[in-house]
Amino acid sequence: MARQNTVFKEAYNRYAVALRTDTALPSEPEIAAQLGVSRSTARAILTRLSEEGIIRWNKRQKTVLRQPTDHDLFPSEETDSLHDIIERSFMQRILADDAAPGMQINELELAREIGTGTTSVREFLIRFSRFGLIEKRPNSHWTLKGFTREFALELADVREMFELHSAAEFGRLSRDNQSWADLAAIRDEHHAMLADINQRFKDFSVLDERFHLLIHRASKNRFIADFYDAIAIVFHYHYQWNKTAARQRNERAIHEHLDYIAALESGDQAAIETACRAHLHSARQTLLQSLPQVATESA
Amino acid sequence: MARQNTVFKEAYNRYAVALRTDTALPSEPEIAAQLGVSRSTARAILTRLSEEGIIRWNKRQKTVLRQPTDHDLFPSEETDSLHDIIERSFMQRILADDAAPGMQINELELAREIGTGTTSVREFLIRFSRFGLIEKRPNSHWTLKGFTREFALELADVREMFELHSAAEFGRLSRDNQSWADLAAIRDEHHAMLADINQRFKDFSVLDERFHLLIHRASKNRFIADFYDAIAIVFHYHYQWNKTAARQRNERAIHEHLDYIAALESGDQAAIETACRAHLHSARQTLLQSLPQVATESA
DNA sequence: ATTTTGTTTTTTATCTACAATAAACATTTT
DNA sequence: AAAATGTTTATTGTAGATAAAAAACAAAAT
Repeated sequence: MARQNTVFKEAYNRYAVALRTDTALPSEPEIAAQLGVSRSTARAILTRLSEEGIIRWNKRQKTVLRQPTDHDLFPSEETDSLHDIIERSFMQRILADDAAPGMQINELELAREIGTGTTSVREFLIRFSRFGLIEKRPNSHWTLKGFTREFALELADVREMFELHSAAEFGRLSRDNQSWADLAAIRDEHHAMLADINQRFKDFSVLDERFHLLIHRASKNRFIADFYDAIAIVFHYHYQWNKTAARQRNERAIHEHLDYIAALESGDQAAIETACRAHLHSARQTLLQSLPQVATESA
Repeated sequence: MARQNTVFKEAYNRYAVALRTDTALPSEPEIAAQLGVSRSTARAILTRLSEEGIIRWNKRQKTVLRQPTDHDLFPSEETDSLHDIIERSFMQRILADDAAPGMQINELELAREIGTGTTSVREFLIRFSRFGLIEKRPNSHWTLKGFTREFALELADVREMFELHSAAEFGRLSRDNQSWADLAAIRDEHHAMLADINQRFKDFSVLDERFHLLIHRASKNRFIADFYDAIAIVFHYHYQWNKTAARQRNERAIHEHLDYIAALESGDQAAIETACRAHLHSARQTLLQSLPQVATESA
């Protein structure tokens, strides 16, 4: 087959679960915009909903006849985009214990294991290569550079340069900028999480990502934004595998964030730099501690 | 056809021009290593050289019978890798006057125009996207963001962060590091170029690239190195299209480089930072001045 | 006149196939 | 035994084909 209709299936599920019996549905372009798909796909969704007897559809009349059940939805395996499947599968492999730095990556083997074509795997690897974890020798194989100490240090260095820059820019935003309201909201979420830290410490990584993303957006720099995307993905998978001392680590980070936020709100550039450096320093330590321990070779 | 044998043809040309009559050639693995290709390709080259009567080849005996002529070589159109062809063709298009920011990029159209398959064009665009000049909307087209003022400013900001970092690292290299000798050699080349600036100002961009690359290597950071690769490619094409005041601009840059090099050699971090900032500031101005002038819309 | 629906065309995402190239294995030569 | 050559196998790079999705065009309804 040439292409899976995962866009359709995923959007169908998303739209179906939000339906309420006896309500009327909006126009096709509006549905398409709501779902973030083309009208063609929106129409395909309406067609299927109609065929399944979930809605009655006649030109502009679109009425919900019944609430869809779980049975009506597509199973989750069918709604994941190929890119996501490959990403998950690949990250699992390279974070597994037997994935040693220097290892070769075989496109065909990867494709077979994931059950996909080689083209998609190739495209994924090309995209993924900007994260600095793999490298290609032309006309030959990819090499896994791995989640090593060097990688962590290089990442941390760039991260610090970028975040110091972004934080300074943030401090210069005019006070009526929307970002200040967003920052205040995130500050409150930090307090809420801290109040219930024992239950909620696992949600911190999402909040952490949102906080840093907000800071980085102030720089309005595409290279900084792209780099933070890369960091976020790498961290996302990395911390799924390394959950040691998560509660303690996260609690400490929340306190640092709050200091950092207070400094930003003060508008004092020196205070911002100090708080930013303090947090980045400890983030660097966290990253280094979470590295896979190098097996000491015994001959 | 599935794949052009450009690796073979390019390596064949490279090897053929270096042949001298009556000399004996080394072993196959050695030839392969010299050319940076596999032994299979090296053997294909020997086979063809033998068929053309350029060498006599019998197992370990490989003697050059005659000097190859231009006639023996493959024409340059056949030795360019597909990636290079696509890159050149694409850069020409996006730097042309009619390429307005916001324009859509059509994979199939590009492929047809270049005379290649869509797969290669797609892969090129994915790789190229990290330079920040194009952007993709999933399931839809690529958009040209273009060589705009915003692009130049964002690029210059990151460049400054990275180069200040790298220059500081360079200053900390131990005195017996090879980089100091390389720096001295580059310094001398600057002096030589300056002595004959009217004839040689066009060669500056190559020297400029080598100089900054040397600085950046001191940081030993893959993200900085990758970013500089991107800058180098973008500048390479950009300045081919914008040659205004090249002599004057380059002469000024050479003087700045010499100050910068002197500061590095002094080992004084404050002096390094000052000289680095001064050069980067003027490089930023050069970049901004070289931007395509925005056409004032007339309604 | 603008929005909505109906229909057709264009473009992207992905698979498969195959030549070029690299890499591995086997044999011979020094 | 080590290195070179001879031979076979594995892997990459690229073209071409096709379904999904987007976009464009046309007709109808408010």
